[in-house]
Amino acid sequence: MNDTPFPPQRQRRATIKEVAQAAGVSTMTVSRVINQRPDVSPETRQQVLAVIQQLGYQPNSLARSLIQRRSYTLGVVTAGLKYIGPSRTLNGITTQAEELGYNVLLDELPSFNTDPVQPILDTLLARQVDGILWAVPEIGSNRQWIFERLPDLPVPIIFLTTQPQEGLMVVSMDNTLGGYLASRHLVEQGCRAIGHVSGPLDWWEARQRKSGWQQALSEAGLPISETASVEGNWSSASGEKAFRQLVEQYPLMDAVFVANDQMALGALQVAHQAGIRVPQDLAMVGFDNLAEAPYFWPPLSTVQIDQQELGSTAVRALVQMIEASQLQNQPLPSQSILVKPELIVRASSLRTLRAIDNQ
Amino acid sequence: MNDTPFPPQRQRRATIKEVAQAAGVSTMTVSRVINQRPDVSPETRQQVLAVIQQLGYQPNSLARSLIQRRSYTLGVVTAGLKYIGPSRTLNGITTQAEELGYNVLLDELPSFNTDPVQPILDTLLARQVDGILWAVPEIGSNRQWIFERLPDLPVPIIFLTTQPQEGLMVVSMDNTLGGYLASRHLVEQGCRAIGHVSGPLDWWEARQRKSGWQQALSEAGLPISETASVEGNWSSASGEKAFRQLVEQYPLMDAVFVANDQMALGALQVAHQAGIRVPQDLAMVGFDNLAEAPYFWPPLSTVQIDQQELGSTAVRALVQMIEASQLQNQPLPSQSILVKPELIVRASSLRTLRAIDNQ
DNA sequence: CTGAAAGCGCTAACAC
DNA sequence: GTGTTAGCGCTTTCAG
Repeated sequence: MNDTPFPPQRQRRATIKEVAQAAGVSTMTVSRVINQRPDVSPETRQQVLAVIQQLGYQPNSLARSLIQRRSYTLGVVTAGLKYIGPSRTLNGITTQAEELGYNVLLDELPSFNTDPVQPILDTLLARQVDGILWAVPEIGSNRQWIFERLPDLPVPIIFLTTQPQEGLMVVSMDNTLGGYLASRHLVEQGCRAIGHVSGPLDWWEARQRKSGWQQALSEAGLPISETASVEGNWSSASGEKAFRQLVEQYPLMDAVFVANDQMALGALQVAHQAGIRVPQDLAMVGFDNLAEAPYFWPPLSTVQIDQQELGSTAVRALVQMIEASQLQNQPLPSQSILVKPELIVRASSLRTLRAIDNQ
Repeated sequence: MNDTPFPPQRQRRATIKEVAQAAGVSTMTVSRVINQRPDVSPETRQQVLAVIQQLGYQPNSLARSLIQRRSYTLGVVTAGLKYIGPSRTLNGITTQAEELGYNVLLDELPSFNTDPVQPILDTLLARQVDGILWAVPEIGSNRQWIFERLPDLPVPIIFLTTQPQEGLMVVSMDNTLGGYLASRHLVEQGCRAIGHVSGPLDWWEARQRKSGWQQALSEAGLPISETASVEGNWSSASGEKAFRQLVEQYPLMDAVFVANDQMALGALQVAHQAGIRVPQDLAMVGFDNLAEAPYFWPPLSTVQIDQQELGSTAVRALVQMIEASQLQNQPLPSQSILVKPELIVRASSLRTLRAIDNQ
């Protein structure tokens, strides 16, 4: 027991009524002042502002939202925040939302595959969010609910990392392009037997990346054998296991496109242990451009995806939809946005033995 | 232009009044039903529930919070979500909040050092959050505002990653212990010249980790020279640079405690290039236990900190404070919680050449 | 330029 | 069990 009471005596929040009384005006006048309306005389305004200052008055957003039917709040649904990808996206979301004057009500699903989503949507809607940002990757059938629920949603909703489709507003990374860029680069390095460690194929993104790999091989006239790819689950452990299997079942392999950097790290470790020199014996390209990738050994070539940009783009689009729908105008047509990835070349894929780029 | 209008015609949200009319009862009865009060006849309840179902009625939380003076919302302030640490903590926060029936209003500071914080607090308070969770690490003077603002905060607040102090509710990791465990382990491995790559020393956590290192050396009777430590900024690039400098200014060094795994990764790369064998020539321990750490080369010994646990502990404590203060009871005394870290030993610090632990 | 009245959607407090 | 009245804190509408 200590004698300092904690928490300290709570201050009651002042109301607009109290401000009005203290300033000797009506609540309407105070309201005009806090809303920066022009139709208040300078003296009255000063007077009111002084009282507000003195009382530490802060308008109650709840009451405001209630009457204005506008909460300036975005409902953001995410999953897997313990991984760096989703959190980088969230970073872009919060930053952009803040800039546009919106608050973020965050909901993290317990798993990527959470079902049903009904209660989550309901909670968000009950809180009167102005729009919803669904930032959970498309996996298996976790988009099934959309066509059931979408028609009667009272607010705009936008989907991240989703197969673009009619009637849906989607912002996604062009994963196919990413897989293609990585694999074409390997072709250009003179590799002719290019394997693939894919992500879990119930993930839409994993399928896209794999299809980019297939495209690049086809284009180069290289055969795509069944044994040239193995499925992982994004983790380094799975990358280790998958790569080990790949080496075994595809002994001719002289390059590999690994669907994310974490799995590539696992693969690199197998290579070390097995005495496979990277890139001399085997060239490797990853995906994601983790902050750590330049410091892998050797530094890892990879595909850069700007997840923050993805998040902020989605927020901008959502806010546009919200504002359009508030104006009673014809709402925006559905329109998908595909963000382009970029190839980053480092030592792990350079067959021509040049000085290793450490940065 | 396509002819499917998007978004589809918005459904107006039904109100309690409409439900009441449709069910032929008063709004009060509907209110009783949705609040699961016992004093409604079974028939009436059924009747009302049917109408609710049919109309897809969802009570408006804003209106509810307004009258109940309770929003069941936690204001969470964070920073640096693009880094894995803060997002793992956030993961723990959202999960625990959900479980306890609270929503999360998220605010990410543009930088760790953002100042002033006044507007952020005001926004949260305007939205009538029931409590605030300040999940920004203590850096430089970014806690200065506390004693100015704390006394008149109308809701409980809890601080993460903060120097425990009288009058403040704090949940932190025991960083000193972590640094101590790492360094003592190196001593036990027979190392006698143990260097340190610290984090930026304006971070409280960095100072704590360094002081743990000092403690372990003192305890072992080893001298702590000025040249035995260099400051980094948490990034791999800074780790590379700092370690390079350390090797130069402290040539006798046979072990190093690096204040996080990312910097350790940079240091490992320098070691590779310089032909310093880890752990034979130099033992290394990191801090954080990144998911990637077991796949570094060699696998990195490190200090595990459970950041999710940190977040969920803070939420539990905050909700307790909220509930205590609602009961008009004597509020809880300030009381700090220190979460313990754990040493994880892998190949990078094992001088006795055993089989390398790849898992 | 300022204020009075009404009401956003809901529930506390009381009646019956 | 159920309804009535009042009001949470604010803004809309309209009057002056």
